[in-house]
Amino acid sequence: MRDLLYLKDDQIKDFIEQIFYAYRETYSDPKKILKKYSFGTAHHRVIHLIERHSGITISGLLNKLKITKQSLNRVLRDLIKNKTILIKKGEIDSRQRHIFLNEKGKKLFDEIFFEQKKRIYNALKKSDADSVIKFKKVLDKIINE
Amino acid sequence: MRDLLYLKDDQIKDFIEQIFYAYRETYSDPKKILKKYSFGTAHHRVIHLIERHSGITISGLLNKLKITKQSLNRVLRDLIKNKTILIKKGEIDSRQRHIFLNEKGKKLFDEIFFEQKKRIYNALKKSDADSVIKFKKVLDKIINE
DNA sequence: AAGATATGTCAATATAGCTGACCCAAAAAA
DNA sequence: TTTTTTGGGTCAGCTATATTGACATATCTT
Repeated sequence: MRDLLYLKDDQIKDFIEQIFYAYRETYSDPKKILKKYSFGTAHHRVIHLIERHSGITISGLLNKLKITKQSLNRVLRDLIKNKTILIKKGEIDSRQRHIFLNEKGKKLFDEIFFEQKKRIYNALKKSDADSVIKFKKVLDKIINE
Repeated sequence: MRDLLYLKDDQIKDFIEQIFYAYRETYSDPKKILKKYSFGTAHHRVIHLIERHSGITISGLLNKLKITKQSLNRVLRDLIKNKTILIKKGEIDSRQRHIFLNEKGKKLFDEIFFEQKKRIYNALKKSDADSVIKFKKVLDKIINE
């Protein structure tokens, strides 16, 4: 084991544990809000992605979520029924569907984000700019490994 | 909005998305191994925690996992049936149960960790020590917010 | 002795995912 | 133009993981 200290197995095991906690806490915060609308974390993730990538297609969502289209479809049906999202046929390729948040969806996103933001905001506020930049870079490397 | 650049909403939204990806990818890697044993991610998390905190009690696990004891019990029953873990009555407080990985459990953990380690190891290897330290500190702050 | 704590378990339900089998319409390729 | 591929929709049934609520037992604390 000539590894540097920060590459030791125990350190890696700690990271694996901490990534779980960070995910769980981050996505637990807005659950009360979601429940008001009878939505769960599956709906939350879809709403989040549509907000971040307005006009995203079905296959775009599937690529990001890595779930089956049957699973996604159930969630989208709920969101349509609730009038949270709007689906438009593609103009160039009319097989495609482009998905948008409508006014109600935007308000719901804001409510969710208000709750979810606190945790991240406070953590970043207590960190310096360099730490935040480096945090992001390591996170990127983990995702794109 | 007088916030610093790294405290902007868009940056925070990105982090929320990335924490999801990091978690999902990190815990997806060992799924084929787990499937060989008919285990899932729930079992994985329990095995991980027992390895990191050998002799942990039931309530210790419950506090870390934040699930109900009914959910945990199903998982523990599977692990006992598979002879992966060993449960000992507490010597001081005999109501308590202390949980350990036995030889089979340790081997399974090693197999899982071998798969799961790659992603984190490679990401850290491409980062400098300062980045890794700062990554950990920000992660800690997110968790303990 | 009374109350609190640690754990175990039954039953029913919810959430979010899966596989597999089809379908249609539109685009792209032959 | 015919054929094939692509993007999307849906039915049915199943699995994994969690929940709520009720109740039971043994042991520790007061």
